[in-house]
Amino acid sequence: MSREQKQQAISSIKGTRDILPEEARLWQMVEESARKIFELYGFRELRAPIIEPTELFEKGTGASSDIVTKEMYTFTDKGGRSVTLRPEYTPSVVRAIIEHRLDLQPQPLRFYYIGPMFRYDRPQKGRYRQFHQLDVEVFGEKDPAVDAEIIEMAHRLLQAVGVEGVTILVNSVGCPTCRPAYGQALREAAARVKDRLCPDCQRKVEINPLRIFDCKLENCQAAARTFPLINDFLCEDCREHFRQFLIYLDLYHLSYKIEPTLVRGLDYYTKTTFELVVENFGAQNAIGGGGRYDNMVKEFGGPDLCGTGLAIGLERLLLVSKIEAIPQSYAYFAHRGEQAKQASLLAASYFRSCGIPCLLEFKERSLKSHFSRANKIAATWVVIIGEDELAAGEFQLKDMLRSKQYKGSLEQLARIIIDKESSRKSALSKE
RNA sequence: GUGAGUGUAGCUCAACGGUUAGAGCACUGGACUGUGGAUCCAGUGGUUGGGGGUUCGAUUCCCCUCACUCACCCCA
Repeated sequence: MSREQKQQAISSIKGTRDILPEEARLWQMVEESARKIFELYGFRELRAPIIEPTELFEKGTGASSDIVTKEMYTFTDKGGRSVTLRPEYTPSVVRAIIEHRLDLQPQPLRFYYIGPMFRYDRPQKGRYRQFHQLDVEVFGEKDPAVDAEIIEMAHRLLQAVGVEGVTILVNSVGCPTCRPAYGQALREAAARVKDRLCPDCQRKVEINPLRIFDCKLENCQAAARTFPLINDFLCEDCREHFRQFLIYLDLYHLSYKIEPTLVRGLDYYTKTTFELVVENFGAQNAIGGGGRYDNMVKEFGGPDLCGTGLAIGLERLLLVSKIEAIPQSYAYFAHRGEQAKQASLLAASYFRSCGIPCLLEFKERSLKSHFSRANKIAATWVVIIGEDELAAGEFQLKDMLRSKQYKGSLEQLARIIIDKESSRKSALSKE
């Protein structure tokens, strides 16, 4: 590229990136197994718009949350409305339920979605401004068994894409009945030791004392050990819900860690919260998380419908997954001369109608150069159409992986490809 | 938003402040005109992220800026 070209070149916006074909193949594979698994659990896809009224997130995600106060892509559209690129998905589903009276359908309701979210963060490993989430939500199911089932489903997905070393962190954050008392007690305890805390944590005393638990400094940790824990403040209802939730996790033989300080940054959670974290993954080690939000639908003016859900970060999932792309199998056409080129067009058309992927290139090449090209682009089959073949009315087919060559009509060659491919596929799935 | 590190060819990396900034891989072509992966040869590709300064001279030193990376923060 010349200097002028370089200066004129437009590059992608900070925190966004192109997913090129090689990587997109992996995305397709993960998305496919996610869809399959979600549908195994009775979830159906619900696609909501990427752009929503700003107030949806101010009310839903929470006006005091970091996401809303400093991370949203918000702007005014030509009609003077304040609109926002969604930073998360749950409020959109809640809006859709109320808007379309989905609560009048037989409950519980199970929805899933895969798509981009937007948060104006400083980009980092596993953190982008446009990132993608797998999201599932259940409405109208109070039973803590469903909280456990969602985690079991997430676990299944992680296994399917080869993620290892995942820890399940769980907690209960209580409900509007019991949480205020805990917040009060925590704030008082923090205030008592305020002068022993680092400047950072001194600020947290007022804003969010729970965050003091996360400080790495020894002094702050020592102080935090004297703080009360939420478990001792849960009301009867929340305590029982949490107890049963753990029983169901045990039933699935899922090992988990109770993390009394796990709060999560969204304001709407009640009772169950959980997070999936991976080892050796730096600061962005949470690949998924979620919990219960029993009051959100009601707070939006909808029916009294409880909810519980899960979100998994696709970028982070891919960073830790061990899946490998299965190379696409396809036929390449080695043609010589105009007549052969035309015959190739027809042959490829016929192969495609048989369901065989074909790659046709039109440049005139020597046969050797055709093979060299086929090898470079990893074609699995080469169909040879030259003068001899045209004269004989019989074509040649080379299996590039096994270096075996066949001769016959197009129908015969298509049959050979279909047979060999199906035996190759069944061999792969047996592994 | 705060702090630190790194920016040289498409990729991975060289070049003491001093000739025309090099190599491997990749790409294109040839040796090789009907059978791929190898080898050999040649070619394309840079104004060293951008701007300013110091200097006879800057890829190298200084400042600003942008991008990337990592950490804080927050979260997926």
